[in-house]
Amino acid sequence: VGETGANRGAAAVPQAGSARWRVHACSSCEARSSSEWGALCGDDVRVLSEARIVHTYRRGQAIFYASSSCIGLHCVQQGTVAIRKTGPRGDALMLRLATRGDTLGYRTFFSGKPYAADGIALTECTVCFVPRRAVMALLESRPEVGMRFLERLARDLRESEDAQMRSATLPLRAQLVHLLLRLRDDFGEVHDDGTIILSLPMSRRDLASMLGTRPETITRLTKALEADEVAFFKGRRATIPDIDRMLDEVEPYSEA
Amino acid sequence: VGETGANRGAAAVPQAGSARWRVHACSSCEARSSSEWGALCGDDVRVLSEARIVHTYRRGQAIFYASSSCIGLHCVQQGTVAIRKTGPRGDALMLRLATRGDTLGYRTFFSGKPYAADGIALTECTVCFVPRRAVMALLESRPEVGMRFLERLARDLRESEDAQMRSATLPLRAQLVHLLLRLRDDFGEVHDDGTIILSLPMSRRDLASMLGTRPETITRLTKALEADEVAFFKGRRATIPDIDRMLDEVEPYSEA
DNA sequence: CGGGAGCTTGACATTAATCAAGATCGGTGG
DNA sequence: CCACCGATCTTGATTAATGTCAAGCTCCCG
Repeated sequence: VGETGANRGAAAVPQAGSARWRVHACSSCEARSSSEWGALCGDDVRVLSEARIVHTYRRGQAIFYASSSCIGLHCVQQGTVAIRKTGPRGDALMLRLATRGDTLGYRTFFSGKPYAADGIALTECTVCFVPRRAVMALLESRPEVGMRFLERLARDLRESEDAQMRSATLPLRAQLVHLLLRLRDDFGEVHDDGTIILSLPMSRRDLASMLGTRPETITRLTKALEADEVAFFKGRRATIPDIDRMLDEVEPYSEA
Repeated sequence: VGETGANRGAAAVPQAGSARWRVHACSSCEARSSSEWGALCGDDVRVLSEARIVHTYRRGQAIFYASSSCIGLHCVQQGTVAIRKTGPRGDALMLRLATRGDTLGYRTFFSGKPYAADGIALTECTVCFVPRRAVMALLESRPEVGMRFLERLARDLRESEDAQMRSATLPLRAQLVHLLLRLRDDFGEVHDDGTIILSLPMSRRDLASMLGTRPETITRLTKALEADEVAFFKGRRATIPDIDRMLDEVEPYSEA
């Protein structure tokens, strides 16, 4: 897990020379079109492409640290990044995951304050860094980009409030099922017979912290789900034989 | 508490004629300068002033309903508004309060989706409504307004994540103290001898729902705080004899 | 093959939810 | 002004859920 602890407190600013593999231009980046940068066209894409700095991170490396200053945006081109917030007493909460196509750090960027969370690569990652100056220039030349970010932030906020509601009203078991269902989009694989395999990118500890609980509780919940044949767990792999069983778990709490 | 239940499901669109009192123009509105509209000047303020519709709400009236569509922004000029989200099974969470100078509904506005929460007047309120068209026009002529909203959303998101962290790690007692300390800004009054009087704008039920707990628990916590002479409660009035006592309550959970 | 982090398991303690009365408050109408 | 009413709040007994602690296990990694 390596250099996670190194150069603590300073922003991890990727240098141009540190890109380890040649990657394609932004114009041909599939991750871009589905992101906030999808609003760009023609020349603007070239501007973006020339300004960005591609960087590769190994498992466990930090893309940015809490309390360091934010000097641009990151775009995840490949891999999975964990956004973790460390509490006063060392307890870390996993706030969310970022995967291919996600822009990273925009909350901090627009707030003008230092990062409030760490961004750690959970897998090998390819991430493009777009310096502040370039972001501002693009925002000015393409107001739609700003609108996209407004939409994005508004959506995030709604999701955050939904999560708040869930944690206030749902039993942990239902919350876990809900989380697994959400992870399905990014980490699920459907087999021919309909069973779903989830390859979870994170540890039990992270799983627990995403629900604001302890690893022991997660273990107990997974055992309970296995006992009820809702899902089966082996290491970081979850097998869901019947999606309807999962949906039934949360159904009592959705609508009416 | 009147017409709360009336015309459910339709956006509460204030009519121009429904303003009950003549109010000053936006140019002289103190609430504006501290809001996102503070970036406007000269002509733009006039545009805003002519487009907005002033409306007065009585205690308990809805300013907007969840699932109705968002056709503009609201600015609170006077009074307090509760933003409540109702869960699937009737349980309502109070998400936040809006007071003088707060813009209301911007999350929904930028998300392009229907409201996800209700906005209910807790006191008599004066609220200006700015139609979508005017907002968009101002966003276009004054990019800074967009930036201000980006900042605002980014800040909200950070606060929401802080809240998530608190609810995951702090004991309820500390969470309650923290909430009271935050309410101090808008609803506190400092006496000569240093004691602070909080005039809470909401019921115990709302207080409970802000922490994701039950009214009974709030009662027990307030009793415990009284027993420890940290704060005293009578109805919707809280008396804090010594602010340091309050700070001591949360201190063990802040930093190191 | 060894070491260590992460995971599992069980016993136990603690917290907060639930349920059910009773008390109090605030507004209303006599 | 007072009596009444419903809603809200309080209180206590009980139960359920989750946290805590400690020990042993497993799996991954070197």
